[in-house]
Amino acid sequence: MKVLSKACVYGLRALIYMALKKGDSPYVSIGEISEELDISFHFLTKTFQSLTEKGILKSYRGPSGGVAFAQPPEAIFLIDVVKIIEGEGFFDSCLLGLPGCGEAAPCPVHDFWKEARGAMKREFETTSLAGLADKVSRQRLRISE
Amino acid sequence: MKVLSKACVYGLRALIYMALKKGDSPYVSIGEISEELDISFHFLTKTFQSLTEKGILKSYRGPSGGVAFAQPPEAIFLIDVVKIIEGEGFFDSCLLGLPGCGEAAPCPVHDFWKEARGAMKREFETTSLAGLADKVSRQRLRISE
DNA sequence: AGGATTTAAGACTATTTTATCTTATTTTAT
DNA sequence: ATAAAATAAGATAAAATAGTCTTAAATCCT
Repeated sequence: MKVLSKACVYGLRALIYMALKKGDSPYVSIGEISEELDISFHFLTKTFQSLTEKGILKSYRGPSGGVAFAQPPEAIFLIDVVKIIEGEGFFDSCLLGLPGCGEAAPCPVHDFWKEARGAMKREFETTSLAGLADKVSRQRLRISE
Repeated sequence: MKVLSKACVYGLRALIYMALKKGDSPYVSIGEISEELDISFHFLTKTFQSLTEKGILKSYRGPSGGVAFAQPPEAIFLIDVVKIIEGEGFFDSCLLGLPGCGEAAPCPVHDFWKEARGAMKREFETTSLAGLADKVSRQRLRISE
């Protein structure tokens, strides 16, 4: 069951890495992240560009440049990132792929799926990057293979 | 959010169609199903082949042949179909795509995702084709676009 | 000023998924 | 027997996703 695209998974891992890294400079180079997490540099760059456009990150070129959070990671929730990378309609899908599935013209599993994806949405709305980073450092979790 | 592949979605829609159709002969031709539900004939044929191999369906060639349930639709649950079409490990995925994610080496969202996919699995385990077909006919739901 | 470093942007390639097409094989009815 | 109806199987094509490469632009440092 593949729910999130590679771009999204890589983006989230990278953001957690950034949130985890409390250095003197807020800027972290994409090169460092891609090396540490073993993610294609150019692929990650492309993903980060959209996050920069949408105001999640800010970027700075040149030596010792990189990307940094444009908002504190406490205020960035998974849903913000997912919506940017996967698209706005991410939580409106029909499990059976019927276009326009909804209360008016539901599919046979609409009721269940509405609840299931709703739970997922709520979780994404309440989980911040800072919260995840905190969990990772406390419990020594991994964010790469 | 695309959870199920086209092959799986088409397969499920087609099976519901079959469960819905209480004709004199248990055999329904794939040609009819593909036409009624607007699904590529050959694509559906390929999907049905694996369901036949795994004992969900039985097939009969020749004029007035087709496919029929090898077990009563009351005894066929969504999970049976999904596991055949999507693969055995469908409910073991990691949301962040980390290989070997589990209790021993969990990812940061493992706890949540374990619960979410568990709920989905339970729903699939308890929903039969007959149950869905019944719901469709009672509530006049649609199974095609 | 000039070279090194880093993101930005877009073209290009590869892989996977989805869909179609073609040909064979099996079965039934006449 | 023969024709018709259906599945079986594999080659091929199209589309979506994932990943790579190249060039440009910005910034810093000496």
